[in-house]
Amino acid sequence: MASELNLQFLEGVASEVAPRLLGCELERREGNQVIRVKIVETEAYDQTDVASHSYKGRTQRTDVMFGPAGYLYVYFTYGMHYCCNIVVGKEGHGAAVLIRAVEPVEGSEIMAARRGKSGVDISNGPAKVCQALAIDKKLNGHDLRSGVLRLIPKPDLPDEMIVQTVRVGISQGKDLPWRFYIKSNPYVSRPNS
DNA sequence: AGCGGGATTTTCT
DNA sequence: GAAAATCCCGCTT
Repeated sequence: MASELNLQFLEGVASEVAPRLLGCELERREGNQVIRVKIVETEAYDQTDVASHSYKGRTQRTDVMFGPAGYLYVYFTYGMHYCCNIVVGKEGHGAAVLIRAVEPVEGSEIMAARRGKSGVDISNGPAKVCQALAIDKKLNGHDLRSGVLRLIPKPDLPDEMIVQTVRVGISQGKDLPWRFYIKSNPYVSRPNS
Protein backbone atom coordinates (compact mmCIF):
# COMPACT_ATOMS: atom_id res chain seq x y z
CA MET A 1 0.00 0.00 0.00
CA ALA A 2 2.68 2.45 1.02
CA SER A 3 4.68 1.33 -2.00
CA GLU A 4 1.94 2.58 -4.30
CA LEU A 5 1.87 6.00 -2.69
CA ASN A 6 5.57 6.62 -2.90
CA LEU A 7 5.66 6.36 -6.71
CA GLN A 8 3.50 9.47 -6.81
CA PHE A 9 6.46 11.62 -7.85
CA LEU A 10 6.46 9.87 -11.25
CA GLU A 11 3.36 11.83 -12.23
CA GLY A 12 5.33 15.04 -12.73
CA VAL A 13 6.76 16.26 -16.03
CA ALA A 14 9.52 14.10 -17.52
CA SER A 15 12.32 16.66 -17.32
CA GLU A 16 11.73 17.04 -13.58
CA VAL A 17 11.15 13.39 -12.80
CA ALA A 18 14.27 12.21 -14.67
CA PRO A 19 16.80 13.65 -12.18
CA ARG A 20 14.72 12.40 -9.26
CA LEU A 21 15.03 8.83 -10.54
CA LEU A 22 18.81 9.00 -10.09
CA GLY A 23 19.75 6.94 -7.03
CA CYS A 24 16.49 4.97 -7.12
CA GLU A 25 16.83 1.20 -7.45
CA LEU A 26 15.39 -1.50 -9.65
CA GLU A 27 14.89 -5.02 -8.34
CA ARG A 28 14.65 -7.87 -10.83
CA ARG A 29 13.51 -11.32 -9.71
CA GLU A 30 13.80 -14.49 -11.75
CA GLY A 31 12.89 -17.58 -9.76
CA ASN A 32 15.12 -17.49 -6.70
CA GLN A 33 17.60 -15.09 -8.26
CA VAL A 34 17.55 -11.44 -7.28
CA ILE A 35 19.31 -8.62 -9.10
CA ARG A 36 19.27 -5.11 -7.70
CA VAL A 37 20.73 -2.03 -9.37
CA LYS A 38 20.98 1.69 -8.77
CA ILE A 39 19.91 4.08 -11.52
CA VAL A 40 22.83 6.40 -12.40
CA GLU A 41 21.85 7.92 -15.76
CA THR A 42 18.49 8.95 -17.24
CA GLU A 43 17.00 10.91 -20.14
CA ALA A 44 13.58 12.59 -20.35
CA TYR A 45 11.24 12.19 -23.35
CA ASP A 46 7.96 14.04 -23.70
CA GLN A 47 5.25 14.19 -26.37
CA THR A 48 6.03 17.87 -26.99
CA ASP A 49 9.61 16.86 -27.84
CA VAL A 50 10.43 15.97 -31.46
CA ALA A 51 12.95 13.32 -30.36
CA SER A 52 10.34 11.36 -28.43
CA HIS A 53 8.59 8.29 -29.79
CA SER A 54 5.37 9.81 -28.43
CA TYR A 55 5.78 13.00 -30.48
CA LYS A 56 3.79 11.59 -33.40
CA GLY A 57 0.90 10.57 -31.24
CA ARG A 58 -0.39 7.43 -29.66
CA THR A 59 0.36 4.34 -31.75
CA GLN A 60 0.49 0.65 -30.99
CA ARG A 61 4.18 0.97 -30.15
CA THR A 62 3.88 4.03 -27.90
CA ASP A 63 0.61 3.12 -26.24
CA VAL A 64 2.26 2.42 -22.88
CA MET A 65 3.85 5.88 -22.84
CA PHE A 66 0.40 7.44 -22.85
CA GLY A 67 -0.83 5.30 -19.97
CA PRO A 68 -0.46 6.00 -16.26
CA ALA A 69 2.96 6.54 -14.63
CA GLY A 70 4.87 3.68 -13.03
CA TYR A 71 4.83 1.24 -15.93
CA LEU A 72 7.70 0.00 -18.08
CA TYR A 73 8.00 1.06 -21.76
CA VAL A 74 10.34 -1.26 -23.68
CA TYR A 75 11.21 -0.62 -27.31
CA PHE A 76 13.35 -2.49 -29.81
CA THR A 77 15.87 -0.55 -31.88
CA TYR A 78 18.74 -0.88 -34.35
CA GLY A 79 17.51 -4.34 -35.23
CA MET A 80 19.06 -5.91 -32.15
CA HIS A 81 18.67 -3.93 -28.96
CA TYR A 82 16.04 -3.29 -26.33
CA CYS A 83 15.90 -0.12 -24.27
CA CYS A 84 13.68 0.47 -21.25
CA ASN A 85 11.89 3.54 -19.93
CA ILE A 86 9.79 4.36 -16.90
CA VAL A 87 6.49 5.89 -17.93
CA VAL A 88 5.88 9.23 -16.20
CA GLY A 89 3.30 12.01 -16.25
CA LYS A 90 -0.47 11.91 -16.27
CA GLU A 91 -2.48 9.28 -18.06
CA GLY A 92 -3.19 10.42 -21.62
CA HIS A 93 0.11 12.33 -21.85
CA GLY A 94 2.94 10.50 -23.66
CA ALA A 95 6.10 10.80 -21.60
CA ALA A 96 8.79 8.51 -20.21
CA VAL A 97 12.29 8.47 -18.76
CA LEU A 98 14.93 6.33 -20.49
CA ILE A 99 17.18 4.34 -18.16
CA ARG A 100 20.60 4.78 -19.76
CA ALA A 101 22.88 3.26 -17.13
CA VAL A 102 22.76 1.48 -13.78
CA GLU A 103 25.24 0.37 -11.12
CA PRO A 104 24.97 -3.24 -9.84
CA VAL A 105 24.07 -3.46 -6.14
CA GLU A 106 23.26 -7.15 -5.82
CA GLY A 107 23.64 -10.07 -8.24
CA SER A 108 26.38 -8.50 -10.36
CA GLU A 109 27.78 -11.94 -11.20
CA ILE A 110 24.47 -12.89 -12.83
CA MET A 111 24.50 -9.69 -14.86
CA ALA A 112 28.12 -10.18 -15.89
CA ALA A 113 27.43 -13.73 -17.04
CA ARG A 114 24.46 -12.61 -19.12
CA ARG A 115 26.44 -9.78 -20.68
CA GLY A 116 29.61 -11.76 -21.27
CA LYS A 117 31.46 -8.72 -19.93
CA SER A 118 32.80 -7.42 -16.64
CA GLY A 119 33.29 -4.12 -14.88
CA VAL A 120 31.43 -1.06 -16.06
CA ASP A 121 30.66 -2.75 -19.38
CA ILE A 122 27.98 -4.73 -17.55
CA SER A 123 25.50 -1.86 -17.60
CA ASN A 124 26.90 1.46 -18.88
CA GLY A 125 24.41 1.91 -21.71
CA PRO A 126 20.66 1.57 -22.29
CA ALA A 127 20.75 -1.67 -24.30
CA LYS A 128 23.33 -3.12 -21.92
CA VAL A 129 21.01 -2.44 -19.00
CA CYS A 130 18.21 -4.37 -20.67
CA GLN A 131 20.46 -7.31 -21.46
CA ALA A 132 21.91 -7.41 -17.95
CA LEU A 133 18.43 -7.34 -16.38
CA ALA A 134 16.88 -9.68 -18.98
CA ILE A 135 14.37 -7.05 -20.06
CA ASP A 136 12.71 -7.60 -23.41
CA LYS A 137 9.39 -7.02 -25.15
CA LYS A 138 7.60 -9.36 -22.75
CA LEU A 139 8.06 -6.76 -19.99
CA ASN A 140 6.59 -3.92 -22.04
CA GLY A 141 3.70 -2.48 -20.01
CA HIS A 142 4.82 -4.15 -16.77
CA ASP A 143 3.65 -2.53 -13.52
CA LEU A 144 6.78 -1.48 -11.58
CA ARG A 145 4.94 -1.65 -8.24
CA SER A 146 4.88 -5.44 -8.22
CA GLY A 147 6.00 -8.65 -9.86
CA VAL A 148 9.37 -9.52 -11.38
CA LEU A 149 10.63 -5.97 -11.78
CA ARG A 150 10.08 -3.26 -9.19
CA LEU A 151 11.12 0.35 -8.78
CA ILE A 152 12.34 1.21 -5.29
CA PRO A 153 12.15 4.97 -4.63
CA LYS A 154 14.96 6.72 -2.76
CA PRO A 155 15.35 10.25 -1.42
CA ASP A 156 16.36 12.90 -3.95
CA LEU A 157 20.11 13.31 -4.42
CA PRO A 158 21.64 16.70 -3.62
CA ASP A 159 21.93 18.94 -6.68
CA GLU A 160 25.71 18.97 -6.56
CA MET A 161 25.78 15.24 -7.28
CA ILE A 162 23.73 15.60 -10.47
CA VAL A 163 25.08 16.57 -13.88
CA GLN A 164 22.61 17.89 -16.46
CA THR A 165 23.45 17.86 -20.17
CA VAL A 166 22.12 17.09 -23.66
CA ARG A 167 20.85 13.69 -24.73
CA VAL A 168 22.71 10.97 -26.60
CA GLY A 169 22.10 9.35 -29.97
CA ILE A 170 19.33 11.56 -31.31
CA SER A 171 19.26 13.73 -34.45
CA GLN A 172 16.47 16.11 -33.46
CA GLY A 173 15.90 17.91 -30.19
CA LYS A 174 19.65 17.87 -29.56
CA ASP A 175 19.66 21.12 -27.64
CA LEU A 176 17.31 20.15 -24.83
CA PRO A 177 19.32 19.51 -21.63
CA TRP A 178 17.28 16.48 -20.66
CA ARG A 179 20.01 14.02 -19.80
CA PHE A 180 20.95 13.57 -16.15
CA TYR A 181 23.59 11.48 -14.44
CA ILE A 182 25.31 11.02 -11.09
CA LYS A 183 28.57 12.93 -10.99
CA SER A 184 31.74 10.79 -11.09
CA ASN A 185 29.82 7.52 -11.22
CA PRO A 186 31.90 5.02 -13.25
CA TYR A 187 28.84 3.40 -14.87
CA VAL A 188 27.71 6.56 -16.69
CA SER A 189 27.68 5.75 -20.42
CA ARG A 190 29.43 8.89 -21.68
CA PRO A 191 30.98 10.87 -18.83
CA ASN A 192 32.57 13.42 -21.16
CA SER A 193 29.45 15.08 -22.47
C1' DA B 1 42.50 5.85 -27.46
C1' DG B 2 39.85 6.85 -31.29
C1' DC B 3 37.45 6.13 -35.59
C1' DG B 4 34.53 3.47 -38.95
C1' DG B 5 31.47 0.07 -40.33
C1' DG B 6 28.39 -3.93 -39.77
C1' DA B 7 24.61 -6.29 -37.51
C1' DT B 8 19.43 -6.70 -38.09
C1' DT B 9 14.26 -5.62 -37.67
C1' DT B 10 10.59 -2.60 -36.18
C1' DT B 11 8.27 1.46 -37.35
C1' DC B 12 6.52 5.04 -39.91
C1' DT B 13 6.83 7.84 -44.58
C1' DG C 1 12.45 2.45 -48.39
C1' DA C 2 15.04 4.73 -44.78
C1' DA C 3 16.02 5.79 -40.21
C1' DA C 4 16.55 4.31 -35.72
C1' DA C 5 16.80 7.01 -27.82
C1' DT C 6 22.99 1.11 -29.84
C1' DC C 7 26.78 -1.99 -29.32
C1' DC C 8 30.84 -4.46 -30.68
C1' DC C 9 34.80 -5.55 -33.25
C1' DG C 10 38.81 -4.55 -35.88
C1' DC C 11 41.89 -1.33 -37.73
C1' DT C 12 44.80 2.75 -37.32
C1' DT C 13 47.44 5.98 -34.64
